[in-house]
Parts: sequence; C-alpha cells; structure tokens
Amino acid sequence: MERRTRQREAIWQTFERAARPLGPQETLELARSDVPGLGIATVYRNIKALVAEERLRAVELPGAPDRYEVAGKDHHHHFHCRACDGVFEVETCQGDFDAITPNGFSLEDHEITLYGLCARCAG
Amino acid sequence: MERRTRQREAIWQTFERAARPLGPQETLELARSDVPGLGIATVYRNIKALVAEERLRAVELPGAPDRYEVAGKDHHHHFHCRACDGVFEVETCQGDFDAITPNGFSLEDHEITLYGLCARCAG
DNA sequence: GTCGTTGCAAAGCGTTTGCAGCCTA
DNA sequence: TAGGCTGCAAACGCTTTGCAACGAC
Repeated sequence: MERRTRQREAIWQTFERAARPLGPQETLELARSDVPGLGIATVYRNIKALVAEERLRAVELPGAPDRYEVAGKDHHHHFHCRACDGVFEVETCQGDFDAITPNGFSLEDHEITLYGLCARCAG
Repeated sequence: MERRTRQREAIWQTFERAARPLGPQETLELARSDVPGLGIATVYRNIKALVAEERLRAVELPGAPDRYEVAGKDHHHHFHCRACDGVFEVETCQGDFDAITPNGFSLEDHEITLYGLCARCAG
C-alpha cells in the first residue's frame, strides 16, 4: 500500500465510519457514495491489503462469508441478527474454555457468535 | 427421500462411521470406497435432503465451509485443528451468554468454536 | 515519466441445477 | 412401467486475476 488514492481512502473511511463489521459488497455500496465508479475488485484488493497490514481484521462468522472491522479493538465477539443479517459487537466474554478442551488438545483461541434479533429487529 | 439407493446408503453410512463432521468433498472420497462412480452432485443433493429430514445437522464453522454430522446429539461445540483442519466435538458449554447480550437484543442461540492443535497434531 | 492502482472482463472454485438415462419399488 | 435418482455438464455466485488505461508522486 504505497499510494494514497481516492478509492483507497474511501474504502478505509467506510470501515472507520461503520460501527460494525462489513462485507465486501456492503463496503462497495457505502464507499460508492464517495467514489461512484468504484469497482468490486478494488474493494477486494484493498481489504486484502488492509488485512495484511493489520489495519483491518477479518471477522469470521459461522456459515457466512467473512466480514471486516477496524483492527486493534479489545477482545470481543459478535451478535449476528437473523432478521437483518447485521453483525454487532458484544462485550468481552467469560467462560473457562480450557475446561472444555479435550485431553491432549492445545487450545490457542476461541470464537463465540450469538444469534437472535438485534434491537432494531426485535422492535 | 423415497427410494433406497446404493449411493444414498453409502453417503449415510459414511456419516455414521465418521466420528467427526465431514465436508461434501471429504464425504465423496470416503463414500467412493463403497460406490466408485459416485458424483459430487449426488453427495450435495443427499446431504441437503438429510439435513431437511433432520438426520444430519450442518456444523457451521467461522471462516470455513459447512460440515455435517449425524443429528440428535446433545448440545456441544467444536474444536477446529489449525494443523490438520479436522473438526472434533467438545463437551457441553458453560457461560452466561445473556449477560453479554446487548440491551434490547433478543438472544436465541450461540456458537462456540475452539482453535488450536488436536491431540494428534499437538503430539 | 514511472509504476502502483484501477475497472473491466475473464477465470477460478465450490455449490446448484437441467436433463437424459438409469434403477427402485 | 413410472417417476424418483444419478452422473454429467452447464449455470451460478462470490472472489481472484490478467491486462490496458489511469493517475499519484
């Protein structure tokens, strides 16, 4: 990532402005308000570059394509709304995951996803 | 699922024999020892039918394609080995997920995935 | 002016679907 | 024999890549 282009700037700001993880298509639509002719390939390329630079982090959700959020936040997990498909952050987790790790296995990390309705969809 | 075919039988038995969730390609390779000419489309069609009948359950893993396991087991989660890509069951979970659900959100379900090395790979 | 970056279109890749022939009941 | 099921190949949807033109420095 060497040159500062309109496209790159628009994509990055889209993530900064979003309060939640975004997918590539979602990012394209939002960033097009800044750069109308923006192409989806450019979004993919820049997301990949930003992840490599650790400015973005991939949010991996069960059974759904990855979304991306600004990196560097405290440890947290996500709530996936079944109605609007939106993804939202939830506070830090608790729970003793070593306790449920099978014997002989080496636990390195964990991922928790909550499902249900977000505040807006729950009405 | 009305007729009992060799293909259908082989696919089902592959899941019954496996002690862990399988993906479609993995299923194809294993089931081909019973039915050599088996096609991948048949595997996909039968998995879909078995899931609809609730004889199989989709195991949704963050950032990875779905795998499938025999349905009807007790509530459990999975351990995803970063070395061999294998997926293994872990015992029932603990933790108060309502406590971390944001205000106004309606929690319906949760998913936990552990990452690290399985016993064989940690060996 | 250089060469990294972009947009388009084509290529990949995993999954689904259309269809003619097969085989279970 | 009927019609559900299968295998093949084409179609799909999402992501990646090739390439000529563009534009940041």
